[in-house]
Amino acid sequence: MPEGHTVHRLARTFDALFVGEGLRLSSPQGRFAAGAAMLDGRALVRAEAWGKHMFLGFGPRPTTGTGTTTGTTTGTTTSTTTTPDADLAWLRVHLGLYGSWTFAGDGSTRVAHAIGAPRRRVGEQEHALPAASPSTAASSAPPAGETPDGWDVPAPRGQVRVRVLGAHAVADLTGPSACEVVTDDERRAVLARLGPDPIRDDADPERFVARVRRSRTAVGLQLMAQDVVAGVGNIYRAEALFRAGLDPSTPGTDVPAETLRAIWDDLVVLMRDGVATGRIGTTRPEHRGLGHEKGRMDPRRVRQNTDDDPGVVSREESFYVYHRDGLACRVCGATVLVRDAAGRTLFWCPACQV
DNA sequence: AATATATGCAAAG
DNA sequence: TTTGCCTATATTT
Repeated sequence: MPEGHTVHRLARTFDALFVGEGLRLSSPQGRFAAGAAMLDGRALVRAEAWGKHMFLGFGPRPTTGTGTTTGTTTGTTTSTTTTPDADLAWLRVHLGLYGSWTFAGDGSTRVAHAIGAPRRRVGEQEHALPAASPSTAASSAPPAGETPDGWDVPAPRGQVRVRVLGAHAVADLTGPSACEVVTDDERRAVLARLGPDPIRDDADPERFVARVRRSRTAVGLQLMAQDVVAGVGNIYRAEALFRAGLDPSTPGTDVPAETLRAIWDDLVVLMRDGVATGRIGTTRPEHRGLGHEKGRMDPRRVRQNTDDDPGVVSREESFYVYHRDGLACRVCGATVLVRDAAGRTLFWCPACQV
């Protein structure tokens, strides 16, 4: 699931669970031991997402000897942080294809149990952390060797690169393609290489429009390029092009600016909906329904959106073309095609997308 | 036990 | 354009 909406969800979750609190960082797996030691004991000041990168900004290491709290635990957005970005130590995390965060806690804040790669067993629910009785736990993570009050901290499962432990919750990271401590300059250098992110309010759509039209590279490849538009992955790429009725192989120079603006506006809606719901869904109600035509999807490909909550569109009904090769197009009935495009699988309808 | 698969990306050829 | 890497899970041998 690590397209942009996933990462924004993660940043929001870290904000809700950990901002303003001194945290314990460790690397149960060992591969991030040095980085974890650098950040251990510091307070999380800010969590930010841009495209598929998440940055956690940590304040200075507390100088006092005992476990006094560095920040507030008011929990909501009001804390006007006085620490400038430039003074923060940043943890940069990129989930890549396999990365995932798993959460547990005392239930004082409801968050998804896991956010990241499609790790759940087929049919398993992504249940939220169970609500528990109000905890009287301390307002910051405990010193080494102690455990938080009021809830049990689970042992790390699998190859946990980094564990973030607060007073009320714990987060374990497995399988990231990037997990490193960077300076503010290094963080800004990463951001400078990213295109506008449709989920962010500060994004400039015209940067996207101009950039695509500057190159003859196929629009289907450009939509996956993070320096063109940040946060779009294989699903949003395929679905946005379908909804725009645009052939993925169209050279960028040939796509009208109006079409690109429409794609941008569509991505804004689709991806922000993904942030809100935790799932990608792009079909309009009149186009849903299981394969009325050429059979159902291969169940082995149903790896996400498997929750059967009432009112939730099933995984099988969520997409127009993604993973639907060989099936009939939901709109026109033509057979959905698939091919490899620069190492990624591209799905499209040859009749609807011209 | 071995293999196939995945919503990603960077480095090498 | 191809290879390598990060990891857990489902399926096949």
